[in-house]
Amino acid sequence: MLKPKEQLRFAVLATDVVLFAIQDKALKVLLMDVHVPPWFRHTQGIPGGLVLPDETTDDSVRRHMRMKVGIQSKDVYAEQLYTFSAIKRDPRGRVVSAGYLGLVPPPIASNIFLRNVHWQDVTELSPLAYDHDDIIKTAIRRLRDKITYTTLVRYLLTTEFTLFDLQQAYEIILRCTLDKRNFRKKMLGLGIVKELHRQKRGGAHRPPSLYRFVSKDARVFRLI
Amino acid sequence: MLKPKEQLRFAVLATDVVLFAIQDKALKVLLMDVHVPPWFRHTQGIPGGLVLPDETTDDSVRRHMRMKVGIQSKDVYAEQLYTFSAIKRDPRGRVVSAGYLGLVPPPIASNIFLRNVHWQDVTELSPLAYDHDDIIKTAIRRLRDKITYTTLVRYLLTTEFTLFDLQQAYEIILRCTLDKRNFRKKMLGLGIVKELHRQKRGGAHRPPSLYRFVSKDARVFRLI
DNA sequence: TCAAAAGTGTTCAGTGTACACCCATGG
DNA sequence: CCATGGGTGTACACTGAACACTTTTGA
Repeated sequence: MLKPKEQLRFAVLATDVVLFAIQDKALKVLLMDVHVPPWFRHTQGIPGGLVLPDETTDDSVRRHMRMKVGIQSKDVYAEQLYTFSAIKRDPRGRVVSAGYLGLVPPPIASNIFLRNVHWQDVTELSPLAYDHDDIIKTAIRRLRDKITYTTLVRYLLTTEFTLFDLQQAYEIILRCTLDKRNFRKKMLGLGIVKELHRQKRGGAHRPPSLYRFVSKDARVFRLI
Repeated sequence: MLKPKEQLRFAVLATDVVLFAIQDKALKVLLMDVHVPPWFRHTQGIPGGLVLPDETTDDSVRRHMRMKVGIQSKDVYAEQLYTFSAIKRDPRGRVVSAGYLGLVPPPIASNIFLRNVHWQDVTELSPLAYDHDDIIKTAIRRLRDKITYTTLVRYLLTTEFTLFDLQQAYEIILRCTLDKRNFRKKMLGLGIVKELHRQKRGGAHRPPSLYRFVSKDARVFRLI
């Protein structure tokens, strides 16, 4: 074990999570109020906090999700994003942060009713505390990339969804429009979703079929 | 600034680098001797070390490359891989490590003549110190993935190379064989390499044309 | 019965894949 | 002059992209 004197020479480790959800046909990030005078007054940032000595970064993320946002780890998908180590990223001292990308399905997302927390449209972000703008930018880039070769969108949808829900999720995240017929052909052809032979009733007009993802995560595209 | 007493509660931060090079038609990793009794005796591991208070993880990697392996940062490509935080990964105490993926071109790789360092074929790895087996496994996976949609191989080649050198690099890393004609068509068609209209003389038999990468890095494939 | 969203097929262009022979040089 | 690695082209299958109308339901 390193001597205490030596430990003083190093950075403190934290985790920060960019939590995404789809709400009102927009991609949103979860922001929390940040008020740390004299450095930050009435601004906002993403949830996060220190890593304890007996925690992995994954553990730390789960704990902060539970304690600060009130969501259980079984209700969030989280994966490591990038480790941010700019020397002045935290004005209070040297803090290196393992950034995480988190995805929350709509029913969980809309069940968060804390006063100091809200879902913010990613197209309407104002400058945030620390380097959280950078972290979010990195997370958006990663999310956009990764939904194109994995079935990561699944974590932004309810377990049962319509193909149009799925298509809209892609359209919202990629900021593009997709052809309905080609999109269905692709999803069905890849065999990543299966029809449940049940309809979503209750809306006006013709009721759409419900689908489910066949397996958990997994890549789907061939390379070289 | 956090009080010293608080700092004691946290992990120490380090960096570790998986350095790859192609040598003798094989993908190799740079290993260093590790002798840290009573935990590790005459075993091996990848280079790395602590992150100083005034360093980013990138800085730390550059410093350890210079000091422990004797290579300048201009001669290595390095990118962050993953942050490893298993609690017992270092038996001496709590050390969280930002793992990096490093790529070294052949002339630099074969200029490393330190006694405690050697290039090890990735197919012939014996168990290593710490969690370095995990880190290497993660790095190999990342390298394999990433060369298929970026021009990352460039950092494993000399600036001027033959198309067959390039093809072999892919074959070695992906552990597959590729069709010569299709491979050339693809590389030329994507416009990522340009012919120099000069030959590599000196070998027996017909001298091959030399090529260069057109630009620095950049993705090349379309998604969804 | 009508408004609104759900659902469905075909054609065409471009890319990936399989495959075998001639070429240029050094020894 | 010959052994060796360098270099080239074509045919076919498959995938991605463009595109418009019919169906089903609730109101």
